[in-house]
Amino acid sequence: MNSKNPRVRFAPSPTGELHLGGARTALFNWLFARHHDGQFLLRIEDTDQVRSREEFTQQIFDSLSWLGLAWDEEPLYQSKRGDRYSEMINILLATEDSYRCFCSKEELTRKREEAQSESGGYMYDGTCRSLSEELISEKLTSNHPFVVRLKVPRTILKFRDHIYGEIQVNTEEIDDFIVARSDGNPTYNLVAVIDDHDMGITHVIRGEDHVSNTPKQIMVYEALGFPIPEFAHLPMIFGPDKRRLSKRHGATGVQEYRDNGYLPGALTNYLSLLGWNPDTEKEIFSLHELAQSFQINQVQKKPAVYDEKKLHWISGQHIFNSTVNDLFEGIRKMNPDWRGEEEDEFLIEVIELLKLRAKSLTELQDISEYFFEDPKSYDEKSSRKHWKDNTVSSLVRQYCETLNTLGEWTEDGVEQALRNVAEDEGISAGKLIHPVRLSLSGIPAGPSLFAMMGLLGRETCLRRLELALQRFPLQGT
RNA sequence: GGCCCGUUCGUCUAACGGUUAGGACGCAAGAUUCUCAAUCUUGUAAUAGGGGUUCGAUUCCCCUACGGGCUACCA
Repeated sequence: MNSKNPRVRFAPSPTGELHLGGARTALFNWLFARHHDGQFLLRIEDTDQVRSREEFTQQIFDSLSWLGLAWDEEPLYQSKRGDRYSEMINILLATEDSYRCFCSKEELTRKREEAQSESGGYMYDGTCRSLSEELISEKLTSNHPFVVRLKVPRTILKFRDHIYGEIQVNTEEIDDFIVARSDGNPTYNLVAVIDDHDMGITHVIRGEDHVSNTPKQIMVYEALGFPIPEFAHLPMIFGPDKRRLSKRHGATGVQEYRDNGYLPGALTNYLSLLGWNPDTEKEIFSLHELAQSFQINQVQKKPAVYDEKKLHWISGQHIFNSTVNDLFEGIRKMNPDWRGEEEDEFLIEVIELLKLRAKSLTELQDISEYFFEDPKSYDEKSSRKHWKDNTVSSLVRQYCETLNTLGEWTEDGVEQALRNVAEDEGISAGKLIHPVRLSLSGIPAGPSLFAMMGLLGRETCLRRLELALQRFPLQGT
């Protein structure tokens, strides 16, 4: 598609934190804007007085910023636009594209229930569609409450969706829906249109749950004489149970991912693959690369199931591709006090040794503990396997002695020393490597033993070996 | 109930109407290695069902089934 400088928007309601579905919608809008050199705008749909909370607005901003989805211009707040909406409602009334409906809520509810028990379906019957002038002014002077309904024209309405293709609806299936409530406030299908128009939105990219709203909104555009934007509806994101992703499915808030140590680039990478086909076998993309290759018509029609395992894998790839400095900064951003007593240089070397083994910033922190603290316990299985008896102890003791006499403490030096001991004793190096590793880290996993030792330094290594010697073998002599 | 949309390995996804239906995650096995991880190799596993159209359907059409969305004085 060769849209020139499109303007798109993300329009969340601040009734909760930014969740994965919203983040994906925001991301695709952002990618579309960036790809076509357009603008990505924000609109806060805060007209739901009951559920909207200001703190959520801030959280949404924070989440978007964290994801790297910067927006253009100042966000638009619907709560500040009441006058504009009233103006448009009056125009709609004046042009007779809409009308006042004096039917009471109770009356309508009754009719709906009746209809539903009989045929199952209900649409407003148009009772007030053509009331006489006299009746209307009579109701108005007596302050009879009313809503405003759009006069839905009878026609076959078609629109083109960039993802779903052509969609056709018979508007006879749509009743004269309400555009203004009895308190004068406009409803969603009206404000969305007014705002999108006023914001100069050229492409409305939103969730698939809005497909059925689209014909209604198109009728509003027409009634208002506004040009109709283009539409693209994104398929839903499901949980593993094939139901719309929600809190039930565990972590769904963007902030939870941040707090769990995922890199923003990993999340956007994963989210982009949820419903979009990059048209290459490549799977790991930076946000910038995504923007370059994003094509809205390569978006899938069917809903995608969220798969945490794949996200985790992608996260690991991003960690691996990150520079140690970025990872260090990332950890400090999460956790400003992280190992504050250590030299930055040392921390960075620790990260260097571990980044291949971690899938998130949190894991990176978790598996680095032994670089800073002597082991509090030793992996039991490994202890039994690699330090069965006193012969191991004597080997380790011998290694300690060699280390004591070692000149300069280097990775190569400690390795050579170990291999010499092993050779002298006629055993494989592994026989000694395992117990030494256990002594130093307490666990049977980790980077190259000698790299570890090089970084830990002579003093720490010898202290830990001594500690282990006092403790092992666990039983017998 | 009505309207709209969808359906390829467990999951994310490829395949001008002609492929041994491909890749990725996961899982399993092997290689490698001082362990773990990473990496590499191999394996596992899919066109929802039924009708058409066609020399030939994953691909086009219809029906059924299943799933989802909407059907508010929510957004």
